[in-house]
Amino acid sequence: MELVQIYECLCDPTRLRLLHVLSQGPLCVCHFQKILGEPQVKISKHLAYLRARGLVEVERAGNWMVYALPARPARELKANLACLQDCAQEDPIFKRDLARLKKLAPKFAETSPCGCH
Amino acid sequence: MELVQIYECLCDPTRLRLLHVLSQGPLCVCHFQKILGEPQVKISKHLAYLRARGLVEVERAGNWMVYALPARPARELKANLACLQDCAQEDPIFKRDLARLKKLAPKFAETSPCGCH
DNA sequence: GAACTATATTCCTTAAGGAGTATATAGAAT
DNA sequence: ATTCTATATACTCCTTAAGGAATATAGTTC
Repeated sequence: MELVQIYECLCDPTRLRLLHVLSQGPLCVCHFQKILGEPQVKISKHLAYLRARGLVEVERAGNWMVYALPARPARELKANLACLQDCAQEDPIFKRDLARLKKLAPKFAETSPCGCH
Repeated sequence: MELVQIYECLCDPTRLRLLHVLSQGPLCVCHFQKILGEPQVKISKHLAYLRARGLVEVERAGNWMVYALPARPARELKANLACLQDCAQEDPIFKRDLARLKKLAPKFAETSPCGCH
C-alpha cells in the first residue's frame, strides 16, 4: 500500500470522521448518516473513495452495505490509523461522533438487522 | 493546528521526502535539490506550501534559506512526523534520500556556509 | 554598481477532487 | 409485478493543486 494514498484518504474531514468511527467497529451507510449528520451521497462517495484505495472493506447484508476497516491492514495503514485515534482524542467533532455512536448503537441493533453494532 | 491541514501536506510524495529528510536536521533549498534530484522550482514551491501551513520554519542565512521542522511542533504534527519516520523506514526512495544526505553532508559543510549540515 | 548566486513568484496548462441534484440499481416486502 | 428501502452513480459547477518555463527578488562579491 502506498503511503501517499493513505494520506490522500486522510486529507478530508469527512473521511477522517468515517475512519475514526469505523475504528469502533463496522457500520452501514445509514448509520454513518445519523452519526455524522451528513447527506447520504456525501457519505457514500467518501466511502467509495476509501474503498477504492483499500482503506475500508465492504460486505452486503440485504439492503445494507456494511463497511469496516480492513481485516489485515498494511503496516503503514495500521500506524496511521493509530495515529489518527491518538490525534482525535481531544477534538470536539470526533468526540461528538463517538458519543452519538454510543447513544445510537442500541437503536441500531433494534431497528436494522444489518449486523453492524 | 488542524489535523486535515497536516494530512494535506503529507499527501504529496515530494513533500513527504522533504519532511523525512528534514527530520535529520535543517537544510537549505540547494541541498534539497541535490538530495532529492528535483528541480529548484519544485522544491521551493513545496517548501512554501509546507511553510504556509506551519509544517516547516525558515531562516535566512545570506543567500541561503534554511528550512527546519518547527522548534515546538504541535502535538498532532509531532505524532504524524513520528509515524512518517516509522513508515518510511523500509521504503527505497526514503532510504536513498537519507543515504545521499549522509554522503553529501561533509561536502555541504565545506562549500556552503549556510549552517545547515 | 554590475555580475553572480540562491531562492521565490508568476503565468499557464492540466488534472483531481469536493459538493449538490438528480437518477439508477439492487434487494426486500407487499 | 409494484413499491419501498438502502445505496451507488452520473452530471455539473467550482476550487485547489501540480508541473514547467520564465522572470523577479534579495543578498553577496567583485
